[in-house]
Amino acid sequence: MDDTLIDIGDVARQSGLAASALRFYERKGLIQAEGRNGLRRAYRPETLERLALISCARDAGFTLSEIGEFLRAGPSDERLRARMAAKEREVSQRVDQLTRLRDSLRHAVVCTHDPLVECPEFKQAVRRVPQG
Amino acid sequence: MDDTLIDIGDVARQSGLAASALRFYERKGLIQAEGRNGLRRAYRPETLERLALISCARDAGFTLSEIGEFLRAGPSDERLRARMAAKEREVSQRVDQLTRLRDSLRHAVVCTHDPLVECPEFKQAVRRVPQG
DNA sequence: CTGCGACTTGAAGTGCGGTTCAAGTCAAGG
DNA sequence: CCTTGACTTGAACCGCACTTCAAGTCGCAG
Repeated sequence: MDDTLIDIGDVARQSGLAASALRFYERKGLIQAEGRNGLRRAYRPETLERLALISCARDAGFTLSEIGEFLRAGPSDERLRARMAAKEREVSQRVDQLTRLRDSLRHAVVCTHDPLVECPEFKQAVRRVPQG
Repeated sequence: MDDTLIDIGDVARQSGLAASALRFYERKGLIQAEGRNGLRRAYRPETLERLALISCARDAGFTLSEIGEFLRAGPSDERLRARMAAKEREVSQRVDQLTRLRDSLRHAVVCTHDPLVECPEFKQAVRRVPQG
């Protein structure tokens, strides 16, 4: 019917996700197939973009159900806007912490302390984030 | 015997980790109790520092067994040094990606697109990281 | 029409990082 | 001495994010 649709196998290959993961995401309501080719799911090309977003968010520490909420949200959902603001602060903290960890790792590679973990410079990473 | 040792309950409270998590870490070889007070585990104060390091690394995406390896490593372990270098690159990429995601979230909070995920500015976050 | 191979389904299994449970043990206080 | 309460143990269970499995179905090539 619509030859611009992409077969699940191709979506899997292009997105780097397993077909089983795509079906799993469908059950969770994160994506949906536009049609079928026989039994085979066929997806709109935009789905690839959506999957990239999903992967990105999941890597960032969002759960799949959080991602689902975000995907379904319109601009008028104030509760969700607030949660995104909260998530932004969370991600900011994470960036700070990971930056310190990166610096510590960078040092660890050339450090001569024994054991490594006792190196005061390495310990910079561990400085507590003031958490509420 | 040594009244500078800290009871597991206090370590749990001070570290923010559950006592069950401490026992779990012990089974995994990440920490060990210095002694016992009856049956109760008693830890050296430095253990709190170690736990902070463990939490930090785990939050950063290290698995507990990776963390165990790092904790046991001396300065002469070249294989480990290489893995740390690799991890440093990994963490760097993550910092970049999270920074983009943070910016997107920051924008999302004030964005008027419907649905939010279609906003081109929001999509900045999704730019693919060149992965090997 | 017959294979073949890539898909389909629901259900069960996996690995991680713990938590929870039941039954038992200990130290201190009354 | 007896209770109380925080610990002890191993084993079972949990949620998440998938993967794997068995059995079945489809489209296409020969």
